Amino acid sequence: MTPGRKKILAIDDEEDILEILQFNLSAEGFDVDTAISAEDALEMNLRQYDLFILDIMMGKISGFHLADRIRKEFNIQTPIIFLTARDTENDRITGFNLGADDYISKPFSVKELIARTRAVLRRVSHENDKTDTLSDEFIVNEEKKRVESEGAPLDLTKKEYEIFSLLLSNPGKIFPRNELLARIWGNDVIVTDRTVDVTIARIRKKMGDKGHMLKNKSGYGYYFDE
Amino acid sequence: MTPGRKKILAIDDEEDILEILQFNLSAEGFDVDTAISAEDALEMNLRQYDLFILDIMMGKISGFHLADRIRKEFNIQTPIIFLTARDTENDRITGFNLGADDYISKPFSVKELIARTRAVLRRVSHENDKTDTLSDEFIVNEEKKRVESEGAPLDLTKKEYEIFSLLLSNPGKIFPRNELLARIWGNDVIVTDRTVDVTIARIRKKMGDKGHMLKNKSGYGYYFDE
DNA sequence: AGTAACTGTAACAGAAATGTTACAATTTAA
DNA sequence: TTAAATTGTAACATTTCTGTTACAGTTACT
Repeated sequence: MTPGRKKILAIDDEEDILEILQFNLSAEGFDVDTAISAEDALEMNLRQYDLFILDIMMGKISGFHLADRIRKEFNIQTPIIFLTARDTENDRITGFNLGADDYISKPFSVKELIARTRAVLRRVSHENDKTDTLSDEFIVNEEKKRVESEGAPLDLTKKEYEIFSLLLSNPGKIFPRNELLARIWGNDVIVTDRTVDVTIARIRKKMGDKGHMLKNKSGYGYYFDE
Repeated sequence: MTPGRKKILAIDDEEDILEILQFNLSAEGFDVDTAISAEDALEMNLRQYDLFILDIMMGKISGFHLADRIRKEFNIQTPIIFLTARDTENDRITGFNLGADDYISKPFSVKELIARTRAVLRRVSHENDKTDTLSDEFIVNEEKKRVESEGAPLDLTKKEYEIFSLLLSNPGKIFPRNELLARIWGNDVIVTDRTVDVTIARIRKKMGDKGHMLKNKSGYGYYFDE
């Protein structure tokens, strides 16, 4: 288990495919999580992964559509390998437009799977060193749940970290208080809106002279702005 | 790996296959136990074996799934040979070759069975002799299940050792309590989260003035930090 | 400008998480 | 079978985190 152990999320609605992926890639030293549907995947903390392996044909939300949301909505540029039974020209083109990094046709050989996985990760590993650099000013390390600014840790608490990394992942996007409450605190917890304000204030304080980068849009909510 | 006679656990829901395995491998000088289901196998002391032979297709819990649990939940890295039925074998599995593991297709020849068994055990036994130096401060000897610090043994108990070596192998990575419980204690054991805290405290104590290197991230879990 | 709504933050109170100890229960070794 | 070692848990101490309030400052709007 070297420091560079890669995390992979496999998403497929076929249980047996997930098992094969998980078992074989784990054996190769990858850290593999699975999701049985696009909906499930969207509930997970997607930012932690180094690679998605994604079946194109799934129930309600197709693999293409999910890839689109991951890239556009969450602004996550993690590489994606598509699993596909259809081997048509159209699919390949659509996939590459979405930034697919590779295709594997089912049924696939385990050897091929591992080879392509390694290839994709090797390709991107030079660009991204496991710490997500989401802004010029801040480095978010999901594994360590840490944020660094100019080499110094920000030392955020759990709630603070979760708000900060969410806002930072969506620069410019305004999050209303009730959305932050729902996503960070959870829907069943009953706390005042003001709690958000205070938490934001605490983050700003720890950000020092960069505190102004967490902005408020009066009447709407908070957002990160570089 | 224990010296001398090798212990093998064969797991299959077909009685006659178990008989064939037991008879032939015993004749070759191996010490063979059997389990008629994954559930039965999970009740056994899995750590004592040098090799598992495991049918992929079994009742409730598939071979893949069982293998996964053995590896992840029990944190046992003992090699596994899979049995697969010839007619379900396809491209997915062709070319499968991962470290110490192997495949044998049913129906198999006794000659092939013995050859692969010997091969796997030989391969693994060469990976001996590894005192892993994982940090500047600590030397972990996986074979002896010992940790040394400045020449002096830390004298960790089993649980303590397993937590310590896991954290040390993943410096900086935060392990939530429930993940530690799953990986060290196993998923079916019901113990409090606080058990982890106490075990950590005991390790820290034995680490003396280096105890602070086992850190806690409030709300998340524990990690090793140099 | 005036005023009502909105936001920022300090200060306090309370809750939650973590560290530590003591002791009981269980396992292991002799 | 004993005794020793290991493990689990309750209880308490301590630290850290969170929520609310109060009030000052800001913004939006007429």
